[in-house]
Amino acid sequence: MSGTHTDVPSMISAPLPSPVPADEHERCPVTDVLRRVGDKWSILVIVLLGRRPYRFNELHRGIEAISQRMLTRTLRALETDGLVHREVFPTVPPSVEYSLTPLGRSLLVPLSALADWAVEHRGDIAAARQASTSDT
Amino acid sequence: MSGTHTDVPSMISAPLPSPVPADEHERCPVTDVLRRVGDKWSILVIVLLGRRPYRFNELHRGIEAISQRMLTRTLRALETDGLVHREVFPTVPPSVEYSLTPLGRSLLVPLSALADWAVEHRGDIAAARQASTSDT
DNA sequence: CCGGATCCACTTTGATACTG
DNA sequence: CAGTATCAAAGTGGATCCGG
Repeated sequence: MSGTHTDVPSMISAPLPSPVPADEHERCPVTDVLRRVGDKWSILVIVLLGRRPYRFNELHRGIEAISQRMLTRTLRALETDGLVHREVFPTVPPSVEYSLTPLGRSLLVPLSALADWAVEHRGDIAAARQASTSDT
Repeated sequence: MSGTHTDVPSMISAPLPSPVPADEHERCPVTDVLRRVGDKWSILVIVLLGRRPYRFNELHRGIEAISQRMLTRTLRALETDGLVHREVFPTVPPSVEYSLTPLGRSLLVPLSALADWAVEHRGDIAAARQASTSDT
C-alpha cells in the first residue's frame, strides 16, 4: 500500500463543528459500531457465522471459552442490530440456526481492513508496549 | 453498491483451525485492537489528533463531555500502544502536546472504512433495533 | 437443545477535590 | 496547565442452577 501519508477519506476527517457535540458523542455511529463489535466475543461470532450458518451448541463448541450466557447475549445483541439472523426449527429437540444477514455480511468487509491492520501492526503495538514497560 | 456478496479478503476469512483456538481468543489481534479503540473516547481522540496536534486542555475543550481523568487515561493508553506521541514543553506553565504517531495515523485508514460502513448503515441498524422493539 | 435467571467478581467510567 | 487521588456507580463477563 502507499502507506504512511494516510489521506483519510470518509467523513471521519471532515471538519468537526468545533467542539465535539458533547450531547451526541454517544450517538457517533463509528463509536457506536466499534463498541458493539469491540466486545469480547462479537467478532469471533461474526467471523464464524461468516463462514456458514451455525447452530447454538455448534457455536458453543466452536468457541469453547465462551459461556452459554455470553453466547446468548452476544447473539441477541447482534440479532437486535440486524447483523445476525436467528431461525428456529420446531423440531422435537429444539434447534436454532444462526446466520449472518446481508448487513452483517457487509460488515465483514471493513472489519477485514481493520483485521489486516491489526495483523500487520501487532508487532509495532507489542513493541510499543514493551518500550513503555521498560522505560527509563 | 455491489454489496451483498462480500468477498472478504484478508485473514479474517481464512479457514479457522476448526474450533476457535480457545486459548488464544484473548490474543486475537483483531479483538485486541477493537477493544482498544472500541472504548468510549479513543476514536474521538484519534480523529481529533488526526487533524492536527492538540494540547491537553485544548483536547479537553474539544470533547467537553470527557472528564480529565478519562482523557488522561485514554491518552496514556494510546501512547502506550504507540499510537499517540506525547511531547512535554518545559515552559513556565507546563505545556504538553499530543499528536498521532505514524502508526496511529495508519490506523486512521481502516478506521475510515469502518466509519464509512457505520455511516452508511446506521439507518439499517436503527431500523433493526426499532423492528426488534416493536416485534410481534 | 436452547437459553433464561440469579449471584458474584472484575473492569470501566465518572464526579470531585487536590497538587507540581 | 496538566495532571493525580479517591470514591462511587455502572457495565461486562462468568458459574451455576433452572425451565421450556
